[in-house]
Amino acid sequence: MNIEKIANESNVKLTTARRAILEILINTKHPLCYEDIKDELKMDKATFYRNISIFEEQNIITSFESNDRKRYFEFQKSEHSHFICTACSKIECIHENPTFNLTGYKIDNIVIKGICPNCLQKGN
Amino acid sequence: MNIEKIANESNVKLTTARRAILEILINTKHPLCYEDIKDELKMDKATFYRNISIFEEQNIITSFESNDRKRYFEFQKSEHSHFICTACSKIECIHENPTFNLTGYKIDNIVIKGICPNCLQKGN
DNA sequence: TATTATTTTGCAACCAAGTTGCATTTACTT
DNA sequence: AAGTAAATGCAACTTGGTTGCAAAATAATA
Repeated sequence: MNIEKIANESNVKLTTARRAILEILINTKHPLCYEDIKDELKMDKATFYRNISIFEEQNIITSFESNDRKRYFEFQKSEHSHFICTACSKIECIHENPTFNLTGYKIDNIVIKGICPNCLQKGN
Repeated sequence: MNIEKIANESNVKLTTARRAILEILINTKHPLCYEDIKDELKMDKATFYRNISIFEEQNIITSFESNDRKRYFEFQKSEHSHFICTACSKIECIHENPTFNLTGYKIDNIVIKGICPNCLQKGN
């Protein structure tokens, strides 16, 4: 994944802060929230969130709200869904296409909540 | 829908506050957040949220986070999904089952985010 | 290159949905 | 009626995220 190319294809000027955010999101296989990466980031959280907004407008990343009241961000690699376990709060990427028949709708993001196999076994 | 029966089938004592919350949720066809109904409710928000937690534990209601950073609550009538339009923030109930093949998972809730036909037409 | 205009950033103050501690009220039990 | 347990209201708090503003960085123009 070429960060320069990504920035070029949208209209985003590539600053140090933006490169740092993208670098992390591109190289991570699962969604991350600000708290997950704040230690790696030297920027202020205002800068982080402002740039995140820009990335989202440009469809460079996607986001969704988890049940821990945090927003999770992910580089838009390939369309896939997310499973959030309400027992252990873990987020999994689901690379399986659901057969929704929603004609006329543009689907960006699917979040499934429930209990993961691991927690089901523990009786949660 | 009989509120007494619902309360009896779970282990929830039916107080005035709880009856008021359930009354509204049962008679509404779409998800509501606290703000939507706080004027109708005479109780404090702490009471509301504490009872909502109990209802959720007892699987009487379900909830999900929208993109406006609020939690929406809904009486658990029949399993269905929700579509949140990220342009107009409207929430629609989708009474169509997606065929996710997640063996071993317990699916409680599906939230689809995207753009609704109405907003697509307006070019958002 | 110097100067000016435009963006981006950091800091601190702020916002608001939801939570918690605690005293008071209400409801159950005997 | 008295004592115990549960539910409620109030106010203070928590916290993820936002906003205003001045300083710093970058771009543009002379």
